[in-house]
Amino acid sequence: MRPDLPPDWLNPPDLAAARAAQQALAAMVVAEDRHGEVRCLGGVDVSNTRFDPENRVHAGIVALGWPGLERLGEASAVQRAAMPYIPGFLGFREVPALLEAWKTLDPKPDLLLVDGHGIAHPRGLGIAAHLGVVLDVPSIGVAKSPLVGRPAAELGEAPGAMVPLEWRGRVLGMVLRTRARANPLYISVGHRVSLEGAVGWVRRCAAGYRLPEPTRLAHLAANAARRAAG
DNA sequence: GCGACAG
DNA sequence: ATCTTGTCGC
Repeated sequence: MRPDLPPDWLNPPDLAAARAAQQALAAMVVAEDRHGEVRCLGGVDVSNTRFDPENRVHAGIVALGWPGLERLGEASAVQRAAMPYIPGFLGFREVPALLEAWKTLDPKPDLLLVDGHGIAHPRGLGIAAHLGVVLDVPSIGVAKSPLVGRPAAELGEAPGAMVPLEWRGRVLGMVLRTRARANPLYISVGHRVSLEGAVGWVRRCAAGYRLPEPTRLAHLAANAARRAAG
């Protein structure tokens, strides 16, 4: 993880500062495949308890071997959310807890699949890009619904069908159907990976479910951690 | 001003 | 995100 992170990158005092932090972080995103050999893939997700007065965030990260996708490790952490859920500012709510989980995770993944958008975000810094840049670890955004942008064309019904996600004349990601009769996934660059590379990883992590294995297991891990904590 | 809006 | 079992459809 990067040393000496500016406080505003994780806990900005207000939305104006949060916005400025996102713009600074977005400028650091590397949308190219700059990563070494991948032997370990990570899945990242967060679980919340509704009506929780404490506003706790339960982070879950799983480490899977590649190409076997066998479970190598898992880590979780709990933290009080510094801010409520506000579309466009998800990172500030979930990244702190994820960093805590990351510290105890072993082995450390070479590439992370994160539940949420990468650069398919109004300021180019969805949670996957946010986490990737802060850790300086390659990451991919795997969202279940759109935040900004629209499919460039009608998406095919067959698994594997995909179409660019466009916003303001830009291709921010790819809409990918991973399973028949299931809503598509929105894939985008997180950090140190290209869009083509990102889509390739997601497709290769398919295990018959709508979500790729890393993210699917991370979701289960985050939920399990929340239940265990009460 | 109005509507949209990841998890 | 979360509350929740069975049930309908491919």
